[in-house]
Amino acid sequence: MSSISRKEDPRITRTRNLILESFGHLLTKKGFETLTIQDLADKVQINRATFYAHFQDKYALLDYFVSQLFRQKIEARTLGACQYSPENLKILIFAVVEFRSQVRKDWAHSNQTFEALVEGTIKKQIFGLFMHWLEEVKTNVSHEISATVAASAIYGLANYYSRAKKRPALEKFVDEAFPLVAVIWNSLRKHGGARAGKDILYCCWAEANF
Amino acid sequence: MSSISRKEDPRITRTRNLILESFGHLLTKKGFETLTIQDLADKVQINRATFYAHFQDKYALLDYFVSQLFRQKIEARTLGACQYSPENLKILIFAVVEFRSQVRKDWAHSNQTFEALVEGTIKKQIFGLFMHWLEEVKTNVSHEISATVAASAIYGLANYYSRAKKRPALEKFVDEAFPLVAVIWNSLRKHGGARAGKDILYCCWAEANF
DNA sequence: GCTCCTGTGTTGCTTATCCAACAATTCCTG
DNA sequence: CAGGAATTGTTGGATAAGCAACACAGGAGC
Repeated sequence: MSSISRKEDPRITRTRNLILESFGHLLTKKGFETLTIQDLADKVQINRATFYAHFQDKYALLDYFVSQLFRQKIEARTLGACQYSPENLKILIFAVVEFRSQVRKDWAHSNQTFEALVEGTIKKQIFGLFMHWLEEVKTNVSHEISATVAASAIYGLANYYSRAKKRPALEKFVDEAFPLVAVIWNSLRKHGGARAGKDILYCCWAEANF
Repeated sequence: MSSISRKEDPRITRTRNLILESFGHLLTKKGFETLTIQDLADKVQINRATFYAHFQDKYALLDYFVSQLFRQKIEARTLGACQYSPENLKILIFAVVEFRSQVRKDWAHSNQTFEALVEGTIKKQIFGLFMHWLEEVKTNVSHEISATVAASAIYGLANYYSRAKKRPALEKFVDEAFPLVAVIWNSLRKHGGARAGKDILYCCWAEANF
């Protein structure tokens, strides 16, 4: 919520970026479970205590890492678009499906609990984005419920696709699935509200929460 | 001389390495003269004051940078050999000639004073290596004079080669020039001394002086 | 049970880096 | 040539990162 944050101490961003970078490497090499904070600190060449100054634990780091990855994926495609539109919804679905498949491919060491963690993080992100889209819209059901349904539906699709034996092209799959999600949105939307300050709002979603 | 230095604070080595890396890039992009400490600090993403905590000024940095580059070139070829041998002398000449040519090629922004600075640094390095080779050897002339002559001779060769209109292959040139330098060495050497601890001595040359 | 061992968080103190401000040059331009 | 702008080094006080030490929790082996 601290939207007007004075610029960060460069030491902080540097260290955090180094942590993220090394974490990504270790994730593909060793897997999340066997990865140790000391391993990470060694690779980053920081003190273990410094890690704890940035993240509460492994799990907080994973959450942040996955969130960043996902947001980058979204932002690279939406180019600053900030409110709901059919295109943006399609882009969102596309991103989630692609992301889910990449997780299966890149992080081969995944296990049950790891995937659950990733799932939770991504759903939180989708939830957050939907909440933002709904911010100035009146609906006949609670925003939170709507966003929860949407997040589950989209992630479910992604999960299905990533497991499927014979997969159609990603674009084809998304085109086919899109109407099923769009209809949810359309059903809960009663009438649109003001659109003022949309770019600022989008930035809030993209940059807030850590 | 502080041979047994306890391990360095990781922040120091990290910062110094980042400085060296960015300096290398800026050197090829902007050239030494027009390059500003602020430019460098921006690129490295450190505070300007931090730079001055590491180096006295631009010139000290250049000296250190060139020294490091040159030493790496030598060490990559001598593989830990630490005292004089004809092969090592030939390697040294080769390295200097190659280095000098690379300077002309990579740092196109070079000017008179810049090249003089580089020349000084490299000569200092050759001088230091010769002094080390001579450490346990008795000669009929002062070590410093011998080392100075050798440094000038070798750098002169390198300068000549890098300017030459039509250059023979580097190996050919070095083979041709080598005896002219070797004869200097042979003339000043009266009789070899003890060879004990040679590896340690070599390390001193390679890692001392900053 | 017990001990050994590895990994986790935390803490107090030290040190490197940050930052804003400063005076002193040097550079540029009218 | 004057005077504004940019660059250079330097300083004091604030803050992030380093380090060693600690207590604690689980697991492995006996």
